[in-house]
Amino acid sequence: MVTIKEIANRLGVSTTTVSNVIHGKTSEVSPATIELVQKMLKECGYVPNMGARNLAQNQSRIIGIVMKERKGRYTNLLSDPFYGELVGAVEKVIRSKGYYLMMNISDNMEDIIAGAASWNVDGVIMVSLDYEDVLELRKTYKKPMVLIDCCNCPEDAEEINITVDDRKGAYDVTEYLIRSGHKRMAYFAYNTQGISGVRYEGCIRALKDYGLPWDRESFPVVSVKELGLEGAFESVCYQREDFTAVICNADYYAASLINYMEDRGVSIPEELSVTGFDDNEYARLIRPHLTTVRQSVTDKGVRAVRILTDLINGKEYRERTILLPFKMVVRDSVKILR
Amino acid sequence: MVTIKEIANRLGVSTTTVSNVIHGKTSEVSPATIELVQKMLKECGYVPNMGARNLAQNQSRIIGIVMKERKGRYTNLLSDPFYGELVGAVEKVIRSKGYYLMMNISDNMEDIIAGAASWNVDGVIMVSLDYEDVLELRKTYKKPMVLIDCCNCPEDAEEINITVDDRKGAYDVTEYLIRSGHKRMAYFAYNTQGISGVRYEGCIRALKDYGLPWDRESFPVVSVKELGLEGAFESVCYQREDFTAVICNADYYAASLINYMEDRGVSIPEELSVTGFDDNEYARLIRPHLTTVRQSVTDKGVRAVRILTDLINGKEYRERTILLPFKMVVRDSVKILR
DNA sequence: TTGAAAGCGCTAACAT
DNA sequence: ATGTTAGCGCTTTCAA
Repeated sequence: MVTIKEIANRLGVSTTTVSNVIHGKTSEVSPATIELVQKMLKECGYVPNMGARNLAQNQSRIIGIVMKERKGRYTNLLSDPFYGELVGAVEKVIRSKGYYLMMNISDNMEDIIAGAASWNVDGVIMVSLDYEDVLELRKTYKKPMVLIDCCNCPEDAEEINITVDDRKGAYDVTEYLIRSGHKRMAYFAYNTQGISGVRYEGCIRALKDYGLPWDRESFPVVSVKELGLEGAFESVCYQREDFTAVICNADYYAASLINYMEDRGVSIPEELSVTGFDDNEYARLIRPHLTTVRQSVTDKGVRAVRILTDLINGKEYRERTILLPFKMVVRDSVKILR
Repeated sequence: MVTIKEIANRLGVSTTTVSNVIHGKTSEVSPATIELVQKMLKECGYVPNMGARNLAQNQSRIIGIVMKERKGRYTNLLSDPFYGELVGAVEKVIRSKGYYLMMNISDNMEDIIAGAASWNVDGVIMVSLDYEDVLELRKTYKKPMVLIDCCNCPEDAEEINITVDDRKGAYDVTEYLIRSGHKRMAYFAYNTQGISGVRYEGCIRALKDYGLPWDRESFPVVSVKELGLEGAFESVCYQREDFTAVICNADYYAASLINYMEDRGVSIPEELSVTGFDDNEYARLIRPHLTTVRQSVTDKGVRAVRILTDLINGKEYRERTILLPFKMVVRDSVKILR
């Protein structure tokens, strides 16, 4: 690995000159030398040593993306199409802006904090974290942060939060179900915290608005965290007489549930209606095709990076919450009862 | 961010001493000072500055994973469950070994090479790249590299290649189909290069062994690269009379194809048999459930990281190719013709 | 057992 | 327009 010093020596110029050429400070150096230096740079295949550059400039060109591992759904967060798509989208934009991605998937905040500090990361994207975790990082980390789907982010938070109006999305699905004649439903989710909780509230609100009962008895929650995935499916199967529709918190759950029921001879949507959330590949592949709420995961990622790099470059943003649009997609997994 | 120097100053000791304590060189410093320093370290929340450490030690604790974007299948590589699962698994092991992951998804080798050099990455994992690309990186990058699914990696290559016996896997599926009474099949893949090509060969060999015709006419290739995904599906639909089974190069293709056909009233497997590759979530969700070839993507990732870190620590490996097991999984997407 | 000091590659303030 | 130099935070050799 050739260094600036070497280049300078070979040419009999100073390191400053070489550095200036590298950084395109054309006003500082004569056209002739620029030419010369550039040629030598290319010839020697010079690449900057990021460690050294960062040390000198006190910035790293690294953007961190942190995700908190949740047990029980997947063994591996990135197998979840949501996170896979998100990270892929983020990586692409980060690269195109000349930054590098450092990924941190962990359930250990200390790890995450140490990582951000150690690498002197220029900015951080936090995905689906509780605001308490954000605050914990904030104690030591002072550079720009953008949140994605932070469900309990206060209005006056310092960080910008990018999300969709999940409450409204859930409201709309529930409303659609009610208008289709369903009166008794169940809510299927990992738990009722975070985003799942927000959506749960949306469902409840719709039930209330339409004068339907909404207590835990009448609108039961099937929790994957409590029962495990298999257990949750069983539970739905078992209580099946109690409701006519299941609102699932993710397409993956919905598709798996449909699969499970069909395998046991329960036909969907004739005997049970099912809805999802996200509108990813699963929604289109499952049969019957899934009625669900579409959100653009890629958009979330792209927006997050754009805003973050803007912030890094000193731009100011007024709005604290960016609400991306969602759209109900009606397919074939809901039976029209009237 | 507190530095070693500061810690040293506060305690009235030298930076050497602090550094020694940090690195656990207990033989170099008295128990009393160790105690003292450790307390102060904790109190100040010291974290090392990686940039500086790397500069001083000429190593980075970063492991790079490089993947080459292929157009046409997904807009975003990580939406592919294969890559998602792989990266997730790799990240987890890397972290557990005290390294950091830097991801590079690009179709531009120059980018990739510059990245590895700039960050002075300690080791690189290359996923599904042609060996020519590996060699190109090798020209400038001299540290350990491990390959995953490098399909044209020579026996005597310097790098270790981790893969499954794809030729055999494809052979087995084809054989299964033949034994189930199928005589005319088609091959559905992105193209016939790389892994897809190897599998194609496996199919051909089985056809030959069983005395069936194997030319392009008798065993047509449906190429997603040429026709696009939709076009490829259409093409299968259109030529449907010419074969009784389609061997797909990925579960995603198989599941999507089944979906497409069923949507058009072609019932699977009665009117057309379909097989996949990978055995991921899609295989279990699609109806009929997919007969496919299982491989453990997570294993691939885990092995790659283990070997790479061993290599980084100077361990030697004899074998150049690690062949992971695969397993045919028979489900319901193939019709038994006799 | 402890410390002083050089140096890793680069940048930037300050001469010239 | 070009060069000198200090310093970023850390490791490591060598001396005390």
